[in-house]
Amino acid sequence: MNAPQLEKTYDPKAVEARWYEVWTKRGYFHASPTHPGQPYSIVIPPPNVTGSLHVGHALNHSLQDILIRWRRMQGRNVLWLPGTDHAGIATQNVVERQLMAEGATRESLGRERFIERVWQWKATSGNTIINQQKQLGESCDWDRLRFTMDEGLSKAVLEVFVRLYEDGLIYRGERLINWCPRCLTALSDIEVEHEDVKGTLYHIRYPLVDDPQTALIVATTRPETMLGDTAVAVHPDDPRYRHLIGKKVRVPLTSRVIPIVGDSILVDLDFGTGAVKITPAHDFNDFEAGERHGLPRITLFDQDAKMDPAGLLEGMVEDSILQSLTMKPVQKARAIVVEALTDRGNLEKVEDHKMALGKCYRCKTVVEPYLSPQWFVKIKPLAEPAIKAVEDGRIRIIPEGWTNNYLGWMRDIKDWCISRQIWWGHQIPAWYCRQCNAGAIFEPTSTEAQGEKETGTRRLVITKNARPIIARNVPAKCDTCGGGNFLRDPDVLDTWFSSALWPFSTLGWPEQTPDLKTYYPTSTLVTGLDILFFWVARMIMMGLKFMGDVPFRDVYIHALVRDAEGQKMSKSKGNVIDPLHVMEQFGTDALRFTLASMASPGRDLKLAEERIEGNRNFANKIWNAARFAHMHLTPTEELHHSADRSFPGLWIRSRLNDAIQTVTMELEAYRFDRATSALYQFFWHEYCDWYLELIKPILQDPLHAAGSATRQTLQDTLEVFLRLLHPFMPFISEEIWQTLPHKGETIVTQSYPVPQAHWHEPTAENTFRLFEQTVGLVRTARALLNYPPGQEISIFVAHEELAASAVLATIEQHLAHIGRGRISRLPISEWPTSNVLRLVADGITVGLSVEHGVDLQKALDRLLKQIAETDKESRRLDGKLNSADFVSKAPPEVIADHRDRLRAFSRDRAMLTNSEQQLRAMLGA
RNA sequence: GGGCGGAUAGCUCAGUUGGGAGAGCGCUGCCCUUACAAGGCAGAGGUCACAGGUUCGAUCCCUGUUCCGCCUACCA
Repeated sequence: MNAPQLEKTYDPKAVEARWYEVWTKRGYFHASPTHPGQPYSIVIPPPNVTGSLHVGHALNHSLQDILIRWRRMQGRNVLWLPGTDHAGIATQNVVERQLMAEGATRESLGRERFIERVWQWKATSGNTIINQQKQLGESCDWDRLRFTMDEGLSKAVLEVFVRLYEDGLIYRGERLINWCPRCLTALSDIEVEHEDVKGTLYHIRYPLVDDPQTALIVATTRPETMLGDTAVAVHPDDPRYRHLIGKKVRVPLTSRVIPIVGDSILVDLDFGTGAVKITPAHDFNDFEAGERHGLPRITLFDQDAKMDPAGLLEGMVEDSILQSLTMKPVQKARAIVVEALTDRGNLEKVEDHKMALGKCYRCKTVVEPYLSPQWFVKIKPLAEPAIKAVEDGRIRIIPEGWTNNYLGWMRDIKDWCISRQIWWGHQIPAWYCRQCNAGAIFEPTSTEAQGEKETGTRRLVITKNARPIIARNVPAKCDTCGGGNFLRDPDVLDTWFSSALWPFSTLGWPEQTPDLKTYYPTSTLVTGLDILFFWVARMIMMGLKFMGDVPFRDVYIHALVRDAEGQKMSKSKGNVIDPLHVMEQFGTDALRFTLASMASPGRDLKLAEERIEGNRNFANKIWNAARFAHMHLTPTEELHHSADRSFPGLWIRSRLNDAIQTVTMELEAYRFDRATSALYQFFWHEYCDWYLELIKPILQDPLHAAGSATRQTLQDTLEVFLRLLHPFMPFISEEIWQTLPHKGETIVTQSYPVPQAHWHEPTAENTFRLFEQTVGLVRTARALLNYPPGQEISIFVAHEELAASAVLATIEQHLAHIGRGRISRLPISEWPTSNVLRLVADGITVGLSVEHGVDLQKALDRLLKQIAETDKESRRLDGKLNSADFVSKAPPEVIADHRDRLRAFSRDRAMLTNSEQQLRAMLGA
């Protein structure tokens, strides 16, 4: 091997693409079920196929890659399965926007061609995020890349749907659902984001039919929905109103009369006026109240959330009002209704009111409760086992604090609306016999459907009474009438429905593939809190239902990445940190290391570029340490002449052993932050700051007896460290490792370092502590006396204790080298009494000879400060030791420790005083 | 409304069987010492949010308060 000539600074760009190509070409990331190791598998939370890598992905993926690379090096049978999801609504939006630019619509294209168009889009743009993941160095098995709309996964979706239906866990029904009037689809409860807004509470008079002079006053935030009221509720125990139950009121602006009902669930005695209007078609609570009282439902809005004339007619709205309201959106309608009420004197009062407004999580449009037939998953029977699995520890949520969050949500879970009125996704395998459902299906004629103008009302309607046939394929004939003319349900499934199957559908289910047998259940799921309910909970339910086992053992939940000010990153705020830009600027390893270092549990990450820059510097430090090593490693030399028993060698191996132990332990505990800090601390502040400095004289002396052994240790420890580092900084570790003597073709598949009991050297560690303290005193004294670092000086060193003195003797040459001076180990009694500055710590005294003209005031100040601190601490300890309570109740070892420290302080104090007196004398002279 | 988390150095954060308060970055001073100025050395800087309680002893355990964040909820 030739000694490589490394550049002075590390250039990540040159390194990263090169190695990534090698890794993938040689198939290091490819998993095989026949691998002898214990399986360790992770399925990636599939990013949207529309997406590009943001810093949240970067965090999520970095952590997974760390786990995966670590386990791979440990010899486990590792699979990291990548993929994307089809993101129904988001993807459809993207393609529809494209069409709009071309002056087309999905309707004008027709369903089939539209879907072709989406696939086309996916083929050209869908791999953006995949390529970016590769840039991040992710060691996924790309041969197993999956997409939720793939044939295999689609088959799994179909299978699950059919089985759930057969088990009575999927049903179709007309319910009030969350409707996005922009996406024109139903949303599940959790796809609605709530935002606090300042609203208005309108108090409206509803005159009694019997006694028009008297009115019931109801409060509402949505006055426009009053036209669809079908009752007014009061509390049955309310003395103000209970006598009115059973009577009727007139709905203002209409010719309708509605009953007053008593309802203790809906009505809160203390809120508003104590009377509530019931609009079953436009409010979730009212819907339920309507069910309780058998009330009719009047739907006022169409799918665009505009006032529907048919609904207004049904509500018997006065003609003039009806005219002005027709096809008006909610906000306009509200203004018109409020104005009309004011004119009639029906508006009693208006007040400010803060309330939560639901918005579509995809497009932020205000969602409307909308009455329509939809498909639902009956969730309780699925949730129960999913609750148990977490309760009994078969699934562990980390950090543990989120467990209650999960359990609370699961115990209170509501049926899941899974149908979406879009085209891109898994179409529901439900067919309707046209013959048998003649009265329940209204189809637009083909000319209307293809027509340029969108009429809005001429859409396909399949009423709640239609009878579906659920099957894996188109039914051959109708069981009832024998006919063969079917209409397929146009709705597609919620994207999360397919995502919920991800841990087993990606492994080949429903086939019993070797992959499935080997890698299910997966080991760990790494994800953000935001999809705990969307995804994690549903995977657990589906995994238990269809695999009979949990989908993963550990769920590691990481926090959100925010900007340096703690603001959520968003494109509109312009505060996004683009991981690709960062990788370009500072290197991928620096970004990965930074993200891992900030992944403290339960706390959001505030990411500033300076942190990444700092870790870029760390990478550069490693690079330069390697350059240093290469200057001294002579590859042709026969090493292993003798074991390295030198102090630096023993010490650094002991520290490396400790680092291996810590990093491994912290990874096992998912403490990425502490693992990185152990790596950083070890390499920079032990390996570079001390070890490399300590061995320089040995290396620079070609005839040094310890030369060969030292070079061996230098090389070995660096090599071990690189393996320890590799999961965190894959690129630089590979690049440097390749330049060192090594066996094997890549660091990727080398074994992860394991602590070696015989590396542990408490004696060397104790010696080092003494050494470090002594050097610290020398350097402090040097700084106080303004001696330049290079100036050779006379250094006196002594220790109060004999044993420690003896140790100092063994490291004299190291003290001389690092302290840059001539060492004298004369007893203190024989030191010159003047022209020596003495500093003291823990029994050590260091003396530096003072040249004429040096300002000693700084030294005196420091000494006085140290004396004051010593006295303060001594008084504190003394106080405790003099307390009878402390001495009688504190544990003996604590008392002994306090006594020892007090003794040490008073010992140092005597030496400090001595030093102070000499210094004063010198100052006076 | 309910639940959860946070408040420690100028900034970002570590700190679990309660007993001497830490790191990184930033700052100050001195140094281009042949691995590294993307560096080295030295140093300044903290009533551990506030008020009580438990304890011989509390940053740590308990209660309350204030402030910030998140999740969740049908107060019309």
